[in-house]
Amino acid sequence: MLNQSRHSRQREAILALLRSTKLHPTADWLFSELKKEFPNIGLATIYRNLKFFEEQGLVIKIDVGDGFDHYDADTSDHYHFFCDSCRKVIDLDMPPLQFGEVLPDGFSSEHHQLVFFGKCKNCKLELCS
Amino acid sequence: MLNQSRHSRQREAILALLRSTKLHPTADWLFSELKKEFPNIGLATIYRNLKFFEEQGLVIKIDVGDGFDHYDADTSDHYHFFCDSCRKVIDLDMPPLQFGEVLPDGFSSEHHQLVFFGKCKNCKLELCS
DNA sequence: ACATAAATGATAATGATTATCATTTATATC
DNA sequence: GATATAAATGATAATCATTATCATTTATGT
Repeated sequence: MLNQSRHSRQREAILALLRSTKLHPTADWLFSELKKEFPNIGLATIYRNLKFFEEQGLVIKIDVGDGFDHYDADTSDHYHFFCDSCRKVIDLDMPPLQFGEVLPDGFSSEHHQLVFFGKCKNCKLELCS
Repeated sequence: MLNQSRHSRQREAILALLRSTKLHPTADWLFSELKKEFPNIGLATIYRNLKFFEEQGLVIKIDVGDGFDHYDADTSDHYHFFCDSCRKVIDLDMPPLQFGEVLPDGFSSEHHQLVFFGKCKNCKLELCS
């Protein structure tokens, strides 16, 4: 049969790792972590699978403008805070906004991205790691 | 005197061009346009001045995740629509949102970026250029 | 077990942005 | 106006996250 995706231990591990963290990892972070379990894993495998997961709707890509693509296995509607100080991407616990009625005439959008910038809780208290 | 910025015709032209358009140009678009007036202008001059303007608060950088930095001389609070079809960045005429009361405890933000994704008016009508 | 094509790992290529550096130019001072 | 100084430029190389290529390995249906 054609056009079928196959199982691989690497693919499973990448998704499992993404699902286990709220750190919104970059490809490089995943690569470093997964080398512990798969010493021979290639960085291309990380990128390939991230693209695969995104196409499957299993993860979302978050762009906060720091030069890295961040990935999140939480695909529910939610917003992010990017700390200008420690450069972490942090989930915000706030209800998703409804923009249907407020968008100008002729525009409709299935998806929006809202990112807040500032100093996170910890950095304000000088507790940043 | 030290640490002084000087006038240059190129710098003036870049800012004037940014102020004359609502296209949210990329560095490369500005470069192409400005070569008409300055055939010898270098791409580095564009990037250098964009950074300069951003630091001076004269322009804002818009990141819509298309792989290019877009620039906007309209520094007032406003939101953007990114067309997945024609890949244009379009100003949205809608009032800025107030998030002070809705952000979770401990977070405060001076700045947020809200981008809507979808098909723009023209692309919905198959009028896209 | 075998055949087939998907997935991997290694590595090269891509491309937007940044850094470097010699030259040009703006501007303050004489 | 001439001059000194450092900012700005233009040309080009470097950077670096991401993507493409390709030979090899591996999953899975038969």
